[in-house]
Amino acid sequence: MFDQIHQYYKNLLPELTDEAWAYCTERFTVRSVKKGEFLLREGEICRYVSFINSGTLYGYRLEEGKETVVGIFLENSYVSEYASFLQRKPSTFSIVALEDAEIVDFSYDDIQNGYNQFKVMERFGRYIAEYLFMSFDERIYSLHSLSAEQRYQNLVNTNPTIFQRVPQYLIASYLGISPEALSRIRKRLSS
Amino acid sequence: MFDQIHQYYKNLLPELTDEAWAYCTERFTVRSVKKGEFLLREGEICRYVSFINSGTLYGYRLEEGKETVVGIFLENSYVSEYASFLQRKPSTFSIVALEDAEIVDFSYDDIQNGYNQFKVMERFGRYIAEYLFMSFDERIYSLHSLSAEQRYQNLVNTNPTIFQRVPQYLIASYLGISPEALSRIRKRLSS
DNA sequence: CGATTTTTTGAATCATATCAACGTACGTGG
DNA sequence: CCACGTACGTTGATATGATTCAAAAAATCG
Repeated sequence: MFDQIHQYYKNLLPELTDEAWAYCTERFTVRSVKKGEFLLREGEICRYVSFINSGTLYGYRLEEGKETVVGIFLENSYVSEYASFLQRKPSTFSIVALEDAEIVDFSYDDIQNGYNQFKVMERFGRYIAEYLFMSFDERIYSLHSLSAEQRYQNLVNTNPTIFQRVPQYLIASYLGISPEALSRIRKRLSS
Repeated sequence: MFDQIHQYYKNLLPELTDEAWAYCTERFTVRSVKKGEFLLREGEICRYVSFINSGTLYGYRLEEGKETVVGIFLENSYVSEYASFLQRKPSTFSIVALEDAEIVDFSYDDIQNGYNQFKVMERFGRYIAEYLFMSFDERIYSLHSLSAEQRYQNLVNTNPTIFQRVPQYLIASYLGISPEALSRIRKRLSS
C-alpha cells in the first residue's frame, strides 16, 4: 500500500526515522479516483498533498470558456494545488483524473502537526518545496526562453511516455500552444 | 546593519529564537557591490543567499550573444541562483548590480549548519522555499496564460517603481518580449 | 557639451492563432 | 459484432501579434 511512497520518502530523505514514518502511515489515507472524477475543483481550498500510486491526472483552469492545462501529474509523484494548500486560499485550478487512479492523501493538519513534532518532517517539507521550486525554475526557463518546438522536444526527452497517456490537445495547452500548432510541429519533426 | 534582514526574518518567522538569530548574525557578512559588478557569473556555483539592504541587481543568461533577463532583484529581498545554490551545480545565469548595492551574505555551509542545529532554521528554510515556489507559480501563470500586454500591466501593478530603476529593455527581456514591443505596448496603453 | 546608451518609430517578415473542414479512432448500444 | 456517434487529430487558408532590422529621436553620463 505505502511501498511506493516509502521509496519516495527514503530517496528524498535518507535520514527519515521510523518514528516519523510511523506518524505518516498512521495518517495516510488511500483513495480511488475514477477517470473523469475531480480531486479538487477551482475555488475550493486544497486540503491534501496526494501521492499517486497509479494513474494520471491533470490540472486545468477555465479561461474564456476554454481549459488551460497547468499541470500533468503522473504516478510516483505528488499532485496538489500547493499554493492553495500552503496559503489556505481558493485554488486557481481544478484537478481531474485522466485514468482511474489510486492516491494516498496526507492532510494539511496532519502535515503541520508532523512538522511540529519531528524535525525530520520539517526537513522533508523543505526538500519538497525546494524540489518544486527547481521544477518550476525549469518550467519558467522553458516558457521564457524556448520556442514552441523546443518546448515540445524538451517534454518528449524528459517524458517520452506522456504521449501514450495524455491526449495531444491537453499537452499542447500545457506547452502553451494550440493543438493545431502541436500537430504541425510533430509532423515537421517526424519527416 | 542587520535591521532590515531582522525585520524580514521576524515577519516570515515570528517564532525565531534569539539563539538562532545570534547564530545568523555571527555569520552574516556585509558586502558592497558597485554598479556593474558581478555577484555571480554564469557557470560558477552559487555559494550564498544574499539579502539586499539597498540597491538593485538583475540576473541574465547569454543566449545567442544576447542577454536574457531571468530576474530583477530589489532591496529588502533576497538575491541568489537558488537552484545552483541548492544543488551545488554551475549557475545558469549571472547576477550583476544595476546600482551600487549593499548586501548581506549567508553562506551555504553556515546555512546547512543552521538547519542541523536549529529546528526553527529548518522551518525558515522551508518558508523561503515555499515562498519562492509561490512566486514562481505566479510567474509561470504570467508566462503561460497572459498576453505580453497583460504581463506588462501585471508588472506595473505589482511593482510600479520598477520602471524608475530598471532600463526598459531589461524589463522587456524579463517579460519575454522585444524592447520594441514593450515600447509599443506602453504607447498604446498611455494614449 | 559631446558621446554613448536607451527608447521610439517604421517596414518587412515570421510564427502561431484562429476558423473551418475533413479524416480517423474509439467505445457503446443496438 | 457491426454501425454509428462523439472525441481527437490533421490540414488548409487567413488573420494577428510580435520579431527583426534600420534609423531617428530622446535621455543620460562623464
